[in-house]
Amino acid sequence: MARVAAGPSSEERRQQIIAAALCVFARKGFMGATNKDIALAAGITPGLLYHYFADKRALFEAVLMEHTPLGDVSALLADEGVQQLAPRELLLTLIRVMVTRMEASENVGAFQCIIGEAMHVPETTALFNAKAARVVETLAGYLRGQMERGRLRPLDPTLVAQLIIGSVLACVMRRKVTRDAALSAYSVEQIATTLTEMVLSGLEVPTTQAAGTMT
Amino acid sequence: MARVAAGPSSEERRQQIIAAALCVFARKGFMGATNKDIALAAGITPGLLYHYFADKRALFEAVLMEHTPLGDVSALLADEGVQQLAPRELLLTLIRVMVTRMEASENVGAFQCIIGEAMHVPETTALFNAKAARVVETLAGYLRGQMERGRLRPLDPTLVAQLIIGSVLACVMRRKVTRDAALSAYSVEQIATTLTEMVLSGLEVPTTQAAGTMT
Amino acid sequence: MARVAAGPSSEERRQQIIAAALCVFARKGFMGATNKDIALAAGITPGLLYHYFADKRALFEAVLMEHTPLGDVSALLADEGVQQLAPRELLLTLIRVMVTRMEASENVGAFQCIIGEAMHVPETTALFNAKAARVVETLAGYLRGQMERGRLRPLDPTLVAQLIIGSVLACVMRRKVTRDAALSAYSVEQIATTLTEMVLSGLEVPTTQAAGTMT
Amino acid sequence: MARVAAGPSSEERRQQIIAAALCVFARKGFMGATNKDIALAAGITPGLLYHYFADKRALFEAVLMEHTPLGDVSALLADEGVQQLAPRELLLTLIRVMVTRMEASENVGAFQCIIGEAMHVPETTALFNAKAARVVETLAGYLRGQMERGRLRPLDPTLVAQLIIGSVLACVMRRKVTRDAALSAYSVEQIATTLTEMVLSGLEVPTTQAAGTMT
DNA sequence: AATGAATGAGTGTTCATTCAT
DNA sequence: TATGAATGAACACTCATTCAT
Repeated sequence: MARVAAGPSSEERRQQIIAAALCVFARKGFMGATNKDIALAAGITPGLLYHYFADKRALFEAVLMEHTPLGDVSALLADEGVQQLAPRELLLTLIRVMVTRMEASENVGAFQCIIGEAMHVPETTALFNAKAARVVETLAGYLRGQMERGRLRPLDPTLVAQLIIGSVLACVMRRKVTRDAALSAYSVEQIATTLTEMVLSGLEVPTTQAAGTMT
Repeated sequence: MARVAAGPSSEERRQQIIAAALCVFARKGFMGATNKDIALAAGITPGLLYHYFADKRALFEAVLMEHTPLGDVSALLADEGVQQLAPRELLLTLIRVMVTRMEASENVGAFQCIIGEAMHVPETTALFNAKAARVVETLAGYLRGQMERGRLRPLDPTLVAQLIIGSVLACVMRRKVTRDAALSAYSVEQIATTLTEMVLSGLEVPTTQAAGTMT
Repeated sequence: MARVAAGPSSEERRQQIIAAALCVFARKGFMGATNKDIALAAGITPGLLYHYFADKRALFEAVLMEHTPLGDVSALLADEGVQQLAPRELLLTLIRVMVTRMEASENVGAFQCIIGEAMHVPETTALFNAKAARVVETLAGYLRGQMERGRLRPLDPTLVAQLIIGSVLACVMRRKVTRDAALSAYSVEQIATTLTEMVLSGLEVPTTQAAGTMT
Repeated sequence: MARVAAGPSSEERRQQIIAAALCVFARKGFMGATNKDIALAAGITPGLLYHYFADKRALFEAVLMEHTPLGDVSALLADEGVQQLAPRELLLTLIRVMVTRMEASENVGAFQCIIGEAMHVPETTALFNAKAARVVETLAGYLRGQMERGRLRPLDPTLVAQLIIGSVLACVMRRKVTRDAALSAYSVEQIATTLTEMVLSGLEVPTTQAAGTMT
């Protein structure tokens, strides 16, 4: 009863469809992508989509479920060992990981999909918020701990976390989604060190040795 | 009380349509908004849209042209007097203005529209990039000046500007578009002071060897 | 009460509209021509058309009424003096006149209009038939006379007339409407003499001196 | 009686649509025929048309491709055996075949379609010209051969062929498209013999100096 | 599991026509 | 006389979805 000539298994086919759909949804958006487009990209016929997914939106949601680029980031942050890191190391690591993961091509696609839809589909809005909140709150938790221990200055940790994460998010968006040439030129390392440096040490020159450093 | 029984003038009607369209596009996205929706919202017949705009996309573009929330921000930054401000004042002002303006309801709508479309419509992508780049570059210009004069530490000004602006952008997005309750609770002032403080003074508690560890 | 600044009189305007409409109808056909097209060509606004014509079809009919390229041809044929001409002269004259008149640019337009519509609009079909029948019958009348007097061989005069007129008609159509390059090369004179010669003398070489004339 | 309860095959359905479309296009013209009309005539839903044809014009072109009433006529003329016929037989046969074929109801429809559109759609104009030119040139080729061998008088063979073919064309048009009662009364045979007689022997009563007066 | 013919509701858009000005 | 805003009915066309095979 085993399949004879190597047709894909049910689950493989599902994944194959999801992968194709991710690609098409990313390029055209949910409404712009037709079932025909997706079926074509997946190498099947439109009717078959309905054997694997209830309807087009169910497929879209399946796509989003399979690709949660920020999900593992909060897992990373929640890690016991990571929580022990000094702010500088933690931030550097966090930013490196976030940028690298989010800029992986499949995740860029998922990012496009979710942001595009989050602008006007309540469910996707909620999904996006939940994902973002999770990362922000995990980082906020760490920051709060460091502030309480006096290692960081006492600013609102949630707001600070949001500002940092938002900074990364917007940066990735302009680099990989809207593909701004100027920003794409920077390396991940440059972004990580610059953001970390700015956020931890600040831009201001310590007042004692103010003017005259350069120029 | 002038013009009571008379219909609106041609230009008024145009604006009326644009306002209605902004609202509908924001709620449903470009593709999700039907001409019927828009016409209904504008209190007119779908056919009449074509007296004022060549087609649906032309209407969409007209909407974006009339609402450029970031456009005047770069104008503000470019102002002679503003350029003379100290970093702290400038940043505070900039963030206050950006957040306030972008969070005005009409601009939120425009923001939704442009971001949603920028995810997969090349032209809108380019428009978004152009607008963002303009603000970023204006701020980068200021920062570069301050760095050259030694008043700010020498980090890449464009990248720094992008990170700051992106931070604000993401913050507004989560507050007003995806309407995250936690973030909506902050006042504009809180956002402005927290971001300014973090960016200029840094989060780290100054120790004897705080600044200058890495470069 | 005289018009002051040279605006066209009512009748002039009517003619101006008809001329413009002829041009547009010829290029695009009745259904393909929009009132806007016509108004633009006439230098007026679409609404004004309805001051001069009941509706689009009435305008179309007015156009056809003003341009009856074959009408005057039957008048010519009916002329007393012309009826006295010998067949050769009459045919030469007739063909010359028909081709010349029908190939005048305005008449080509009217021709296009009427043929195009006659294919599927009963009224125009009838109009075309009436016009054609009139010319055919006038020529048939002449031919019948000549046959009765023994100057032409006794073939069915109506059918012969139809075949001759149809020949000219098809020729003009391919020269001026469908613009076949090969046919456009001939001069009116060539057409007139060739058709006359063929029709009157026949293509066959008289049997007594059959083969060997050329080659 | 095979396939009673089963729907028609794909190709059958295509033909069924084409047949219905031919009928509707002929009656109303390309622009006047709506997809709804055609679908109704074909017993299907308008949307289904797009499974079989890219768009309305593609359907129209498919209709024209399936019905080329003059196409086989030039094939007939090109036939080796036919080329050997004497002018009288050839003309008689040609006219009989042309009239008979073109007057078959389906071909009349195609004729209406193509002529109607050829008046103002460049592509159809070209198609009509190409089809007409092919028949004319094939006949012209025959005539040229006969002229060179001295069996026919040396007139321009292309022009002569055009005049003869045009004659038939116009005749069929008035009989079957515009349905002129007077012309419809003639039999095909009458048309064939009258036209052949006129063209070959001429209308003039042979006198001693009849033929050869002009050249 | 897979096809693709078939549907029907809906889309953006056009346009002849009307009418207040 | 002339405008052009306004309408409404129609149009070609699309597409998610269904279902017999």
